[in-house]
Amino acid sequence: MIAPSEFESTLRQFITGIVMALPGIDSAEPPVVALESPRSRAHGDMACSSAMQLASRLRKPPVQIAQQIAAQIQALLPASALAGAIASVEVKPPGFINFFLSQEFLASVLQEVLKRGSDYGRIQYGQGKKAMVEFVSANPTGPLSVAHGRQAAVGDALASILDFAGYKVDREYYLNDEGTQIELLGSSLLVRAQQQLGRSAEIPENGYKGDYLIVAAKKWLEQNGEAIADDPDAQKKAKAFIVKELIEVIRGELERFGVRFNRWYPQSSLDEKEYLKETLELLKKRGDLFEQEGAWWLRSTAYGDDKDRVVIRSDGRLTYIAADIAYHRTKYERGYQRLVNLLGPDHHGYIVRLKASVQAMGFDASWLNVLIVQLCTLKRGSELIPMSTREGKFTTLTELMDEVGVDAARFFFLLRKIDAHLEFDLELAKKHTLDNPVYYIQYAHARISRIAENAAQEKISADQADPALLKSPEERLLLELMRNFPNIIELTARTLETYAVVAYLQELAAAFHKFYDAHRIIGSEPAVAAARLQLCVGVKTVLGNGLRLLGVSAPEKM
RNA sequence: GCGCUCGUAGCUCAGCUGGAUAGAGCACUAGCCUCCGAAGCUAGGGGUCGCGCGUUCAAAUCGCGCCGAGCGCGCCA
Repeated sequence: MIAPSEFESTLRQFITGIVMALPGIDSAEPPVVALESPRSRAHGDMACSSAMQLASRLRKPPVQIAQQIAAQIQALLPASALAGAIASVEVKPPGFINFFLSQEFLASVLQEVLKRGSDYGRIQYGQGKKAMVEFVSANPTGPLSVAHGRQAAVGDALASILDFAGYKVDREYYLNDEGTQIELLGSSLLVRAQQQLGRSAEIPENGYKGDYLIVAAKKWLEQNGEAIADDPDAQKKAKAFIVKELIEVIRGELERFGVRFNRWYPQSSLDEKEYLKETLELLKKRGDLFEQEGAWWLRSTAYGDDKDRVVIRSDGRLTYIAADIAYHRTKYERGYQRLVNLLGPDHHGYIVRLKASVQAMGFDASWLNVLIVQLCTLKRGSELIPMSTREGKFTTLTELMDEVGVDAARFFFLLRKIDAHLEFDLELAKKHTLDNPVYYIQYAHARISRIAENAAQEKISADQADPALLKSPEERLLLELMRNFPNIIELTARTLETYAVVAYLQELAAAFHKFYDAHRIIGSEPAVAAARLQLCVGVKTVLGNGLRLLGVSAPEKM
């Protein structure tokens, strides 16, 4: 019997061979054989639409072509590697060829799930290549917002999924610890400190007005003495203090959210060893950095940007792009072959620029995937909660975690396509009731745990079970869904769209609840009870694996 | 003005590289626990897939043009 993981590619090759041998097919233009999972199970477990695609080339009705192909499949199947895996083949108008998997093959899927356990679904797609997901990377100018939370949830899940798909993954946080915003932050703290000492001082325009700076100012004065406010280097010292302070705040928030980075990469370290300067020299040498009107520009228009971008200002100071270019050079030089960046929606113009700079340095820009994570709107019932970062009035990730918990927060952030606006309903996320989608999946997992407990008391063992007994539509559907899990991982690794995993888990949970309602484990005849228990254990394994990848807990009871 | 994202059921959204009667949850209606967790299951109503043209055997899906929503367009980051 063919291994479940080999099945689809083998079937595709098998059909391709048959199609190529059809009279009238030009081997110089090999047709691509399309396999799909039919929407309705009545159409089989797999379907092929090649006959319709070939209809105009062969000038024959699609059904006739499908029958021709199906006849060849029937003839060659017994001697092929797929023998035994496919139970039957049918042709249906307008020209589909539908395949029904055999009971034995589906049973072998369950064996595979149980054998591999927490590794079921792990695939070799990434071939061990180094991959990096850079995400959050928020300026350390305050607590993380809800928007950062969404990036954290998505980035962490993507990293886990890429790891599962066979990449060697690092999670990295690019730490913006210098530049205009950080200077502003430092002076804002200094002002707060002055105010603490009863002096009149005003937060600079565009400065940071959040209350957390008042708290930090008190701490700064307490730790260093009041004299530090009059130190000639007060501004510098204030800046260093607050950056360090806020990084720890952010690190703690992410830790609580269940996100750990392998590396925090400080922008300031790019200055060391003249790396930044050297990078700019490299660009000059390659001809994509040119001087005009006293400033140095990146010739990004050569790579599809609508205008060139200033890298070195006419006064000699560097723009943020300079540091970003150097930083991305390190990513390539550190040997990463798949780079994923998550950015907020205000950065989308930046994607072209970044890709241009990477190409200008001679790297392969296709290795770089920049994803825009859209904002999310919070609402409480029907009431929208407005958000504004600069004014210091915004809902923080911490407040969100306090209110709805980590599991619900992470799950809700993954619930939508990442480039679509997300409406986060706090009331819904808090509800421990049936309309909350988090609990639907977790409930299935917990329910199986209880069943397994009860079954053990009844002395039902899954060890010697015969999965061939799992013949009902509900049982078959569960087996077929389990078979598909590795495909979902591959799809997600390719498209970087986490929604597929969420949707898959919802589907698997739904299929389980239906099965549970239709069939009993305890109380059935012993052989059937054992087989069904084994099926339950398999479903629990896959649910657990999926939830783990999303960073959501899989509770034994709830 | 240019660019990006989006427009599918009353609401929130799926629909993967075009495919067989357009799906799910919520809300609404009616059922299912002397029985492994009812945080569950079953059934029902509800849609000109923003509009138009084009490509195709086949378009919610691809292309073009409108209409509408959101965001971005600094020698800021």
